[in-house]
Amino acid sequence: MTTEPSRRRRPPRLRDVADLAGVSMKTVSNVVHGHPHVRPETRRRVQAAIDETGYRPQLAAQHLRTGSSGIVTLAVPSLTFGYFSDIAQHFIDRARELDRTVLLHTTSDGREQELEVFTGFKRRLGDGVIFNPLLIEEEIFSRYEEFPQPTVLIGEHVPDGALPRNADYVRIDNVRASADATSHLLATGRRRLAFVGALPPGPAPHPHGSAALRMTGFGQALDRHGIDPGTAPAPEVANWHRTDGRRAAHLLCAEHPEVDGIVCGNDELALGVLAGLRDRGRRVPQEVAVVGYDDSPDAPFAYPSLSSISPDKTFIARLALDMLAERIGGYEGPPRMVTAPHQLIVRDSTAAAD
Amino acid sequence: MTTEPSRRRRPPRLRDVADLAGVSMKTVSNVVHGHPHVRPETRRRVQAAIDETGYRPQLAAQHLRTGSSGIVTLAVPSLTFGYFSDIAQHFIDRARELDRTVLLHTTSDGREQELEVFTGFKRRLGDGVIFNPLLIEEEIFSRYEEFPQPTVLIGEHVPDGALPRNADYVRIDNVRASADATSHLLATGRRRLAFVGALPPGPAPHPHGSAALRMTGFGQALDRHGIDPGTAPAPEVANWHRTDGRRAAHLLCAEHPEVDGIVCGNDELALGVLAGLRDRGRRVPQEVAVVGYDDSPDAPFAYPSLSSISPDKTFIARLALDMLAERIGGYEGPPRMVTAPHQLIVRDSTAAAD
DNA sequence: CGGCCGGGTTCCAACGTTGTACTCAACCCA
DNA sequence: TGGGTTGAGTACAACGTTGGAACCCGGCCG
Repeated sequence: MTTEPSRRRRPPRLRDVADLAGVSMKTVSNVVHGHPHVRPETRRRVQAAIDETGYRPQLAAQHLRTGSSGIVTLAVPSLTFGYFSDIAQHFIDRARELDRTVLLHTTSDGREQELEVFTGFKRRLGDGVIFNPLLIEEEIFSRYEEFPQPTVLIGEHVPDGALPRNADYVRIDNVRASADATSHLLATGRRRLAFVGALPPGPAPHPHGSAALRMTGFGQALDRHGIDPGTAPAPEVANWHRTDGRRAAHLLCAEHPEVDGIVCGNDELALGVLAGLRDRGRRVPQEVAVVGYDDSPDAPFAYPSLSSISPDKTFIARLALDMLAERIGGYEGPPRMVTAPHQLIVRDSTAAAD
Repeated sequence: MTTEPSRRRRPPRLRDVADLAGVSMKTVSNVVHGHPHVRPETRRRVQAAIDETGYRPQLAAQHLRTGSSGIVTLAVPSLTFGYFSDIAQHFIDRARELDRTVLLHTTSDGREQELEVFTGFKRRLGDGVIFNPLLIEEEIFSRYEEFPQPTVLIGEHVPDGALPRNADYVRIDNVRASADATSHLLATGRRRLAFVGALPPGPAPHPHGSAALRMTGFGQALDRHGIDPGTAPAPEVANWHRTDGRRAAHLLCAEHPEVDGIVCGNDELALGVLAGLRDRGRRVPQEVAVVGYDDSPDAPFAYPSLSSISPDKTFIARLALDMLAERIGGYEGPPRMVTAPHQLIVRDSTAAAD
């Protein structure tokens, strides 16, 4: 509103506004916060002074005084995965509705970064945290019965022990979802299935805990149809990016040309697989069907459009943030565990072979 | 490191650590900050006390005392665009290297949100801001000669007036880049070009200021080749998402079947256009060539792989953040304006027609 | 007409941290 | 031996805000 840029070096404080309006600091504070017991006339005068000085409260001081900042930390592995950037946007939107601000971190660099997020960093900041522990889940469950800050975990296991008293858990049933995807391929008549997404075993667990679970689901579904999971090819991939999928597809074409259906660990891999099959002249879905996981925004625009497991991102973001907000707001009840719904979106890549 | 969860309601303060170690608060502070003049023995004792209590400094207090928080605000239109989530990740990475934290905002909801980011929100927070004003650029340039906080703008115009004294500008030469893309199509022999990305005129300017500029570049290139830009079809799109591109492609096929090259406002549109052409049985690149803009991570995996203008995101993120860090660190020099480099990545979608 | 009530406001302290000024001891060279 | 320097540590105030106690004043009831 002010047209004249402040010439002062330091931004205006409550004090400055108070002096200008001829009232006490507290009265200004009351006006700022819409406290009811202020005479209209006073309110008007104070508001004018606020406008004139361009005053805005300083969060640091409020935070120090009141003990809460309105900031929530969100940590995802990496925004370069469409799934995570998508879900991050959902979180940001919901946070705005709740009048909170999102501090975004990415943890793809591993254990250290996860621990950092979990413990609240070198510095204490933000009122709580939402994140998906990929590497440190075991560790933190066994170590704490109360987490260092209000926490909502997004995870894939049913945790073994009890949840810490100040945490909630949004669970995504990877095993079941992946089995659904696999059953779908079986239902369309494919029998020689492969799984793309297995990770090389290593001393350090890999940043994609989902890999094992999704593969388990794949195996379970085969089992249920009387197929020995041990016979299904599952080429190892170094990571879960498109390139890895493409490479895996090339490999499958060379070593297992009989494969007629591919279940992928995520959509990125699946898109890479589609490209790889194209490179080798294999037709999808006529010769090979492909199903992904995440329902990333690319899926409907792939060629052919990609069938995929679609976790309900809006649900996840909304629920996680709401539960965290309740914790921050003082909710002291028992830890909650909710399983997020998912559905299989069928598109062209798994149409019945003709 | 501590195995026993803190039972105290309030987190440990400097004071608690100091008492436990039998030194003054300031000495603890010195240890925390690696101040040199502390006896090794004392340092050890203090460190032990820190470990035992699980102390972490509280950012709010540090911020209040020192006037800086180590947080920078980054605002992008929306993470659902691959380009922006990609660039956001670059920012986050660079910020970590500089030991800063990113507060992420999205401004796709328009003017209000942009103003909010620009002025520093309802609350003053963060040491500075990086963002791309789409709607309010004019407004803020005419209004301020000094911005309310250290600011780095990412933009597309050469601003008319002088830059405010405490801002820097990273410029992306949309006109030139778009002309490059267009010239490329012309060089491969296409003559009946169309532009997909024009926005409906409206009283309120639209969230994609780039639209006009990229279209201008398109026109300039045509002009240089002796083609009247007025004759080139440019169907309007409601937004810059894939769906809009698909719809535009359908329209072009129906009304301008002679078109043999399409320049798109961004990759999302281009991917939609590829899908739309596929829907109508038009072959790319044999019958129609398509070029995008942004070099989103999808481009190389599209079918056919998509040629695209690739702005140097690493350069942009690094430079913008470094300049902001300098400003925050006290740099008082004149405003700087840097043009970010771009290149055209040629892939299958613009291979010469055979 | 005095005491009470409560709306409107002021005053004060405290949140946790760090910069400045200060103290005290040990050490060094003239 | 003494003045000055350096190293190690302490005490205190201040950053901007808000909750609570205290205060003032006009109106109402007894």
